[in-house]
Amino acid sequence: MKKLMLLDGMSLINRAFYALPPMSNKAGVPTNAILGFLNIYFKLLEEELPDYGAVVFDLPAPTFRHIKFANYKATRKPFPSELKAQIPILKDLLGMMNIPIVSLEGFEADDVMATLAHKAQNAGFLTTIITGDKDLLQVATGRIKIRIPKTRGGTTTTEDYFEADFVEKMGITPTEYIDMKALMGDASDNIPGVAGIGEKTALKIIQDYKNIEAAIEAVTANPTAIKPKKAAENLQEFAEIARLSKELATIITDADVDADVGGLLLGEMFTQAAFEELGRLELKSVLKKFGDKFGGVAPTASQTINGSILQDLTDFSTSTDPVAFHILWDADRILGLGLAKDGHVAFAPPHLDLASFFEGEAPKIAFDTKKDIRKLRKMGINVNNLAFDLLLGGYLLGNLKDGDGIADLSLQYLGETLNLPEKGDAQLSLLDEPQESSQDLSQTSFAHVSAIYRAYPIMAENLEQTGMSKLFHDVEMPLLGVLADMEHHGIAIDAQFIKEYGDKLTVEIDRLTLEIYALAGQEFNINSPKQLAKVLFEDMGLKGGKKTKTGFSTNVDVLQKLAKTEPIADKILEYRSFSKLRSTYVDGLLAAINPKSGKIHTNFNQALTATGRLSSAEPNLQNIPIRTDLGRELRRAFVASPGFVLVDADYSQIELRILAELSGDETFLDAFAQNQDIHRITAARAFQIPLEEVDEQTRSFAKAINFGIVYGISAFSLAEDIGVSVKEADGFINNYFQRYPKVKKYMDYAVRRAKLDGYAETLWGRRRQIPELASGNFVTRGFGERAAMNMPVQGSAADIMKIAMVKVYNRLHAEGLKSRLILQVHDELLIEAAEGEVAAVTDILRDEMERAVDLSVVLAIDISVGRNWYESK
DNA sequence: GTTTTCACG
DNA sequence: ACGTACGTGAAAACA
Repeated sequence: MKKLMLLDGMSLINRAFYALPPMSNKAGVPTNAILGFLNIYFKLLEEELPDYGAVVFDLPAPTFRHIKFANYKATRKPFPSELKAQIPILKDLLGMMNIPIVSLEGFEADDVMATLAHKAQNAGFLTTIITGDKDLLQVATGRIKIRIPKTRGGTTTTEDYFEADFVEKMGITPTEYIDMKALMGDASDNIPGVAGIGEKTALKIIQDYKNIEAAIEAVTANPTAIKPKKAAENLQEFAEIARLSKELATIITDADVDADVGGLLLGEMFTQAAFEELGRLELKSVLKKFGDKFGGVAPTASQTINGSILQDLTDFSTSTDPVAFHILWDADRILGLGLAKDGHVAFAPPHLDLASFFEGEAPKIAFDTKKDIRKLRKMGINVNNLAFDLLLGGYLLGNLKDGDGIADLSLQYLGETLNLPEKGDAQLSLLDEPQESSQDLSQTSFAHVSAIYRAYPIMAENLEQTGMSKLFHDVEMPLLGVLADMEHHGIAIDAQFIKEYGDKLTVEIDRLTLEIYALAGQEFNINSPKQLAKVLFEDMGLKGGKKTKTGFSTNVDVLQKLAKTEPIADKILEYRSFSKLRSTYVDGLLAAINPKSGKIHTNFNQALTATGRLSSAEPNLQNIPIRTDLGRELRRAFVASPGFVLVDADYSQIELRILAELSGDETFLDAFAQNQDIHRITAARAFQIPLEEVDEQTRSFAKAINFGIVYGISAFSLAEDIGVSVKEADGFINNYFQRYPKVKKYMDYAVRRAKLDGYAETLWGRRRQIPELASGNFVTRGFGERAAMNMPVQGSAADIMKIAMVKVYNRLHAEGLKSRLILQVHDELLIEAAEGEVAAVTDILRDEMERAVDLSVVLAIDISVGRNWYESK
């Protein structure tokens, strides 16, 4: 079947303009919207693979809607001049790329697209329309798909609707959607609608009556046919406006469009003219796509390198200048070692004394070294004087993250693609075919190590300029070794305990399964949210609440509300919690035990999170259950090795203490200095009652607000959390900020500052870029604002913990103790301490954690000791 | 590969 | 009116 793709030009260029930061070429011509549009276009092209296509633009001339209704779209703001300037340039460019442009005087792009889509449908085509405007949903059919781009947290996805998808989501047909809009109105198009009828009421009315005419008739005959009362009254009184609104909302599908669908054949995009225009616009990333055809515009491939094959490593091992290295691994075996220093690139075959290099004095620089360190350690080799890991540097600078490779490093810092001997990923093929010729091995090695060596000074300079050099050298680099040790050491596990625990769960799960089947009157897969929703909300006819993008939600909030009246909901909740414990923890942890050591060795990701925290994976040991009694039991399986105990140290209220530091609020600072109950104090202050009159509920409200503040609170969520009305919650928040003006001031400052800088930062200068702050979209910008408030708090806490870890580690070694750090859970450190060293370890933890950094606020930790993690918490 | 759910700080 | 708290990882279902 032939495919037609139609794009709403104005809608997409608008989105692109606000989504990307301002940019322009040397001549000062703004280009961000053009770039964004082209990126969207190329992506859609790949996804849709259309034969025919067009970009449809509105024209400035008034449309028939303006003529009929003077106020139509009167509320639209004019475009910023930077955007306006880009529209004709984009149109020219599209012409050069042989992409048809269609406009029709007197009609809007919606009408033109709908008309073309209908023409195409009649000719047997499949059509996809891409638009930011939900209005077009009314023309969805089985052969016309509407795609609406959504941006969430910086990434863009689309919601796709054929007619059936729309019916499923809304419960009305696309044409009925016109009537719904006629009732609810549309502020952005200035379609009036009927006062007192919003989205919910409009949907209900159309579901019941199919169209406004029938609804008006019904309400005229019987004024109580429609609720609420106000909606019924207004519908009668403003029936004429509803009819006019419907006319305005209806998209024309038979406009007098000249273009014939057959004339919209997509031609050759990569033309000389387009190439030259993109060059003038300096849109390098788009030019890359022209690379093969016009040459020399793709990122330059690094040159073939004439390195030497070493007979002897001494020159590198004893260098006082930095030496870059890159190990080629075949599983746990070294195939060769690439080295670079002072303009000299070399390859060391594995039979040389590689240990002498790693253990030598030379300052070493490399990329993503934690795995290397661990593997070398297994071979009995310790890495000495590791000076610079470029993955960690790139992470701090916001250019690289966990999972990126040297190819990404090369592209980001050198503007080169790695020149590897084989097409594709030579390293992967290496792993598959370790017998690869040594010629290819050395070339692969040269390319990698050369990129590392050349990127290093650039990155070092960037760290210097952004003020993160100290954080990098004093915290992240030393921490790398600490984490490698912790991963290597692992935590001992009582596998028998986990197995028995799992058996008990299985008994309960089997019992609950039968009970749920009985209550439901049928068997189904309880683990499937889709099947469960069908059973509950269709077959059993229960009332669904929250919805996800695919249907009714069955999450814990929904089920808990349901459980007040429905016994099955309680059973499902219980089933879910047991099932989670068995699959994720019992089965997951057993599978993660290393058969050689009998321990679990997690992987700490040091270059992943947006705030500077670590994360833990394969398995994740930072989310072991604790909040329920049953889940908490699992912690008995995490044990100390024979002759050792576990010592657990927790920072007390670290994030609130940081908030106190950042805001300078004296009440908070004093309360922490005296180690008082912070939530109780907050309750007394925020609710203006004497301290002794604070009851448990008031305290727990205050606690929820304290937590909420750190996240960039909203009244809605607080209300949800503590079970009061949104209005009450709003009052609580206002009260809180009035009583803590410095906190309020800090929050405002954090957002203002981040908007100016484009990033938020911690007390130690760690940054998080927050592009969402520049978004024109309310929701996206709101997300950015909350991130700007939260990142300095969460991130500074992470910084403190990292600093403390390095200090604790160094003390344990300096004092020659056998006790070892084994886990970190954000504000908690777990140490496996030799039985005779508990007192010494406790002292070290208190010393180094509480005095890790010098702040106005007092830091405090809680310590406990036990044979297993249950007892030590 | 994406979606939903739920475990943690 | 919008959609609703910050940061993670894993399992299972489903497309």
